[in-house]
Amino acid sequence: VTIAKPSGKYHHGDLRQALLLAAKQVIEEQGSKSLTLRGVARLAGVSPAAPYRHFIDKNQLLTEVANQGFEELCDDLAVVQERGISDPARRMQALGVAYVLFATKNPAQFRFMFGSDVPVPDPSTSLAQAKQRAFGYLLDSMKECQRIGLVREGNARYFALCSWSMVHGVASLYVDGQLPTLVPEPHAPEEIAALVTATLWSGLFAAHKQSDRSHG
Amino acid sequence: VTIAKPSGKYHHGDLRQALLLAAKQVIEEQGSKSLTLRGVARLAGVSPAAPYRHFIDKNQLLTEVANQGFEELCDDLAVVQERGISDPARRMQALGVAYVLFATKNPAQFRFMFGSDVPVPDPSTSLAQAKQRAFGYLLDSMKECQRIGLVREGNARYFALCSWSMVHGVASLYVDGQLPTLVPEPHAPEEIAALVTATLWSGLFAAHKQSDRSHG
DNA sequence: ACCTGAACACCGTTCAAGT
DNA sequence: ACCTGAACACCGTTCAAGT
Repeated sequence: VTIAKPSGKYHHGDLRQALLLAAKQVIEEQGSKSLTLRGVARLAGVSPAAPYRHFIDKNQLLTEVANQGFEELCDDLAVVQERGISDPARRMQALGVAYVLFATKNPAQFRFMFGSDVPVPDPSTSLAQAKQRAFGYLLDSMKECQRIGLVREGNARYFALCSWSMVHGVASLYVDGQLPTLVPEPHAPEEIAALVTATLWSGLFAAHKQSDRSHG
Repeated sequence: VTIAKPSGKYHHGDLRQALLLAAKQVIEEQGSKSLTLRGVARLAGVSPAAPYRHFIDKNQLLTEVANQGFEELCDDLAVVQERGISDPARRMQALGVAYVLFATKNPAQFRFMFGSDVPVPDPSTSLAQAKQRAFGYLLDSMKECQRIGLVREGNARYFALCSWSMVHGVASLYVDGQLPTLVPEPHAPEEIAALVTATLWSGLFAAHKQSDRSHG
């Protein structure tokens, strides 16, 4: 899919998709503050009014970009899911690491997805549903861990909330560039994600100690 | 301190503080997307160019507003600190609850403080230092818990990071309005904050089980 | 059905000029 | 030292008009 309209042609072909791609590109390269509807139209080689044939307003464009971001996040989580990791504990941890890695690999996009540029959606929208779907991966994995007896009894949604909060908090700190000032040595995202999820894990285990996990 | 300039007077008196107050008011009442330098100047009863005698540009105003937000957060944490809760575990948890409560009581401000409106600061700025100071409360409390043997051995900064990530993640979900769709029953912020910190806690304890804490 | 061009109200920022 | 007024380039959005 190409962004710029072929010169000399009047109709674009797939302007809607081109605008979404252009918007994502601007976010990645210059941050969401530089994201302008007119600028996006310019990148697509089209007039300032053209986007209004495909989106109600700028907000709808932003919401759709965020939506695609959450779909990508879900894809990453799905890849982990389908890797078929036999140990549910390791799978759970892999999901957390994947979450943090998504943020570190697409920091601008991650900031945007949870930032104040995109308005809070009501639960019926596809954006809200995509968010819930991402949460679902953690939840399912958590339930599986409970079923096998790896995680102690209790409301799985709360446990999943804890798990989600943790990786989300770390990811947020990372993209805000604050991790280096808070923890002593610089660690690779994988390491720090694993370390944090492991720490949570040792709290979820019914067994007494899991020093091998929580330090490895 | 009054925001609007006394009519008929040429000089404002304390325009700088008035602009900061006006900005905070707009964020609380209409969200950071409606925050406009011209609008803020209007609220202060002053011309569009007047703010430039007190701030380099709009970014500096926003950064200063965020900075004041973190100072308020530090104040809330300091209140908990100085309450002199004897049990370090309870104090630690109280800090987490205070963090979440700050977010739920000032959702727009909290969103703004961590949102993409305020540019990522370099570590030398007072904004970065205020963030570190807030983190310091958790860190000190964590070290105290370790000293007494309540928390197992390990890098206190990582444990504090886990603790911070957790409450920050919950707070983020709350201000994004997603908590109700993720957890079944609607809980008061205090409850959910306590529940989450307790879950983390049972992972930090060296002892085997703390069912009384983690469910109460 | 899709896009353009011009227009409107607004914004951030600058700068000479006023008090 | 602090503030105003007018100006510039820009933005989101609309609407008649073009293909």
